[in-house]
Parts: sequence; C-alpha cells; structure tokens
Amino acid sequence: MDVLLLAKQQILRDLKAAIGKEFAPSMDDLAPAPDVAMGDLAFPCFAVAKAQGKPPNEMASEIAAKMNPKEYLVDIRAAGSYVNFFLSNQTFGVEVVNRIHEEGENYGSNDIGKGIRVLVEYANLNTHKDVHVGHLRNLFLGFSLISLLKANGYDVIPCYYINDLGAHVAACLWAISNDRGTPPVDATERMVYLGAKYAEAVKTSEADARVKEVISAIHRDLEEMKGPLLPLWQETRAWSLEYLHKVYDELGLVIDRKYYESEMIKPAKEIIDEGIKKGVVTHSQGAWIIDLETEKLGVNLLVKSDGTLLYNAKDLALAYEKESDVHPHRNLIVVDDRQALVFKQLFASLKKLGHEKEYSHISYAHVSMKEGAISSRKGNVPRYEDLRDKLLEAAQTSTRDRHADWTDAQVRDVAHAIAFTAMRFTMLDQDRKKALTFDTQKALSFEGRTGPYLLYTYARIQSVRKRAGREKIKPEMVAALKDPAEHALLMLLGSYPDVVRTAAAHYAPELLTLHLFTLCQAFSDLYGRLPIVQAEDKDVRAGRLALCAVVSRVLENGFSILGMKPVREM
RNA sequence: GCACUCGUAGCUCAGCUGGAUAGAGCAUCAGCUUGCGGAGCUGAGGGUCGCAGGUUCGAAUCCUGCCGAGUGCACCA
Repeated sequence: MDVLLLAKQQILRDLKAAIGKEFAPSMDDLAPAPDVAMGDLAFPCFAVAKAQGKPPNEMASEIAAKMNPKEYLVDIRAAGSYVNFFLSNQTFGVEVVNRIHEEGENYGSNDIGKGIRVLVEYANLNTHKDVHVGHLRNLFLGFSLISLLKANGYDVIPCYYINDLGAHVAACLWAISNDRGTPPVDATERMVYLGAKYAEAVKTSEADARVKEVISAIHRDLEEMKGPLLPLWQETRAWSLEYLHKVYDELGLVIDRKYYESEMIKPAKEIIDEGIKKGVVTHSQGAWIIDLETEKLGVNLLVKSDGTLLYNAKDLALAYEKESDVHPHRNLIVVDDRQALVFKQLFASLKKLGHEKEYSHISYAHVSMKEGAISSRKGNVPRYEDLRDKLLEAAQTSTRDRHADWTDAQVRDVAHAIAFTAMRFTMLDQDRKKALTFDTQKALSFEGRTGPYLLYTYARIQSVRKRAGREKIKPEMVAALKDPAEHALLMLLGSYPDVVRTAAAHYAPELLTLHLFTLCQAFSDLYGRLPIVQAEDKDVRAGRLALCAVVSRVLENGFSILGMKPVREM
C-alpha cells in the first residue's frame, strides 16, 4: 500500500471532520507545498471560504485551529489562505522506509492493470536501411513504456513490425543489381552499403521516369514472391535482420512477437477484396482507397495505380493479425508524429471495416542533432553505431583516467554502462511531443542532468554503505532524523509509487527520469552537508544508513524501468 | 489553404488534470576538498511564461483570436 496515499486520505478525513459535511474531499484538493519549510502538503481554502462566505485566510486559520496533528502528521499550520500539513518522520517516514525495505524490487509497483492485456508495437525499423540516432527515441520510449505498464500490473506484450518489403526495398535491390562491385561482408558495412544503394536509387529514379518503372516492376514481383531479384531480397533481408537483432540485443529490448510486412500482403489483399464487397474500399483515379472525407481525414490510399500495396493497406492486415494472435484489450503503437494522420486514417478505416478495438498512437517528435538536421537523403546521417562508439570512447577515457589501477575488462564494463545510460537518459528525459535536440557534446560531458550523474550518485551511495560495513538496516531509525534534507528525501521516496503510476497513465517516462534526478539531487545535498558513516549520534547514523539503503533501492527500481544498468563503482 | 504538434532564463528543458515568490541543467561570475568518491556541493546574476482578449477568488496551465516554428495533407515509408 502506498503510504503517501494513506497519509493524504487521513488528511482529507481530518479536513472533513474540521470543515463539516458540505466538504466533499478529493485527492485533487491537496497540493504540494511550494517549499519544504512551509510544509509537505497544502489545502487551499478558497472554495470552502467562498461556500461559507468568509475570507480565505480566516477560513484557513479556523480550519487549522480545529485540527490536531496526529498519526502521519506532526504539525498543521495556516499560512495565508492555505492550511499546510507537515508529515512526520516518526510515522510517515518510518513507514515509507519500511515499505521499501520489505517490498524491495517491487516497491513502486501496483496492480492497477491486472487482467488488462496491452499490445505494444514499437521498434518498427526497416530492413535495407541503417539504424540512426532518431530511431533510438522510439526504441527507448517503447522499452520504458513496456516496463512502466508492467510495473502497473498490465499484461504487456511487446511486438515489432518490420518493413522488409516496400518500395524502399525494391529501389535498394535495383541499385544493387546494377552494381558490379562485391558487396561487403561485415555486418555494419553491409548496412552502410544498403543505405548508400537506396540513396543512389532514389536519386536516379527521381531524375529518370524509366528507372521508376523498373523499380515498380521489381516491387510487383516481390509482392508475388517471384522474379530474378527474389534471392537477392532474401539475402539482403537476412543481412538486415541479423543486424537489427544485434542492435535490439545490445539495447536489451524485449520483443515477444514479430511481424513482417512481407507477411501482410496476402491478408491485406483479402481485406481489400472484402472491403470492396462491403463498398468501403472504392476505386479512384486508378487506385483503391477508403474515402474518409466525411471524417475530415482525406482518403486512405491502399493500392497504388501500379497495383502494388501501400503501407496503409498492410497496416490494416497487421491490425487483424495482432487481434487474432493476442486478443489485446488495448493496442499501443509507438511511431513518430509525422504519421499522426496515417494512424487516424488507419483507425477510422478499421472502424469502417467493422473492426472496433482500442488503439492509441503513441507519437513522439523527431530527433535532430545540434550539429545539423537528420536526413536520410544526405550523407551526414548520424548512425547509431557511430554515436555509440563516440560515447563508449569518451566513457572509457574518463574511466581510465579515474582508475589507473583497473583492468581493461573493468574499464570496458563500466564505460559501457555509462555510455548507454547517457544515451537512454538523454532520449527519455523530455516530453515526447517536443522535438529533441541531441547534443553530442552535452551527452559526452556527463555533467549535470544526465544519466551518468544518476549513476555517480548511486555509486557514491554504494561506497558509503561499503564503508559502513555489514550492518543490519534499521528503518525505524529514520525517526531520529531532523534535517530538512532528510525529510525531503523521505517525501521523494514516498511519492515514487505515485510517479510510477502517473508516468504509465500519461505514457510519460520523463516523469520518472525527473523524479530520479530530483532524488539524486536531494541525496547529494544531504551527502555534501551531513556526515553519514561518521555521524556522532548512533541513531542518526543508523537512520542515514537506512536512507542510503532505500534511496539505493528506489534508484535501482527506477533504473530497471528505464533500462539503465547501475554500477557499484565508476 | 486545411489539419496536428510546439512557443517558458543566453542555450537545452521541467512546471502532472488552474493554486502561494515560475524551477533545473548548461554557460557566466564568486566560493567549498588534511573529512563518506569534486562526474559533486553552495551562492550570484539572468524571465513582460510568443502577443491580445476571455473564464475564475486565482491562469505558464483552461477557452478564443492572432503571430512564429515544425510536421502532415493520393500513389514514399
């Protein structure tokens, strides 16, 4: 049970007793106080004052005078038009620390989503294309949403949908088939090669309509699984999938089900045929469409006039496949916001076809590099691997500088954790609807509000605990703590379950990164000013060590949701 | 032109469904180490919350209009 929630319930009960029956308590009535010195939770008296025809500040004094601090509360004070409540370290603090100590890795989890199956589609990369930094936002966002939903008790099934057969593949194969050179063997070089060939094909076909015709014919052949380039498709597809899986593994992504666009062609055609019979799919300008003008969504173009299927058509099939495979209560699709209209069209089209299920497009804005825009048509695309290697190198250098005595393996492991944490944190620590500017210099600096800062704080805590020796943790000793920094820490620890809840409800992992950062700042404040192992008072020392243990635990739990791996030393 | 998203400090961003003096990181300046890890901590300067109305006891937050930026709008994915 969430201790903060219990405390809020108590305050609302007490408020009702003090105000009277006309007051209908709601969790929204309690706001956080602006400053720890003013209290922990605040009740604004404006509404009640108005109802009783009294000035709000008088109302606040009156209510405060009627209330007595007990149970979770240590003090109640009127301040202006607010009644401020101070939570007690003796009761609230001890209980929070006890809960964390007892629940361990489950602290922060709840079962709100029990029995609700959610299918999360993400990591929809393409074959025959390289992975670049923009994709990372999708991968990390998807991963953290999956673990957030799991932490809230949902039955989560992650899947990906890979486009292994589309116009881009046909174009790429055309360029390769014209290439007299020998394709590279190295996995990375192969991806760069495929990307270059694709860019070449786009350039040529834009200038020459005949080339466009040839590529279109290749596409038609592939859809029917025939033609001279089929073996090349199979081979290059295998290169790509091998590479993509290497990336997914490296990033620790979880994927339970795998869908491929090449498998959607047949079912898509069947759905279209059925749609034609129903009169939902109609012929227009040589193409097959679903008219969504009445929904103000334009037209959903399914089949091009050259007879090949568009991505929109195959998405219809995917929806049917996912439904029959998994029977989810809710579908989340993590795709960037440029496809917002496409998804609105998809959902409206499904509805017209009689497929009414719950779908949400979890959109996010694009990633740009501070150094310049990302464009797949240009050669300056920041490749995922290039960024990763740059980060790894920087992390190795700084780790080596700090630990001349470490083995190469030690340095490598820690540098790996630091580099990947830096990447993940940067990609997640922002509202997903806002365009993200990835600043390599900033990411490499590892200072301030960054993943490495959180890791560093965690490592310092481990160091303190190691120094303290193997002492039994005594949660009840936090009752002895008097400093505002210690109290602030208890509040942050107590509100962690609420953050896990809210972050999942809003599909907003940045609420979690923010909370963890704030927790680290609060700990650093305490660490800088107050002795822990060397505290003179035995109880205070035990209380602070208990705090170290539970802060450490909450950081681990948060890291785990975000996919960040803490290190004990760095 | 229409639609969606965004406009908060020099820069990058918080500010959850309206609540007290709008916060953090970076950058700038000034400090802190014979102390548990300085990838840290403390302090200072820096804001007409794009603009104008409206709703409300109360608006960065909700509504309307305008301005600006990004993205999308039939054969790319």
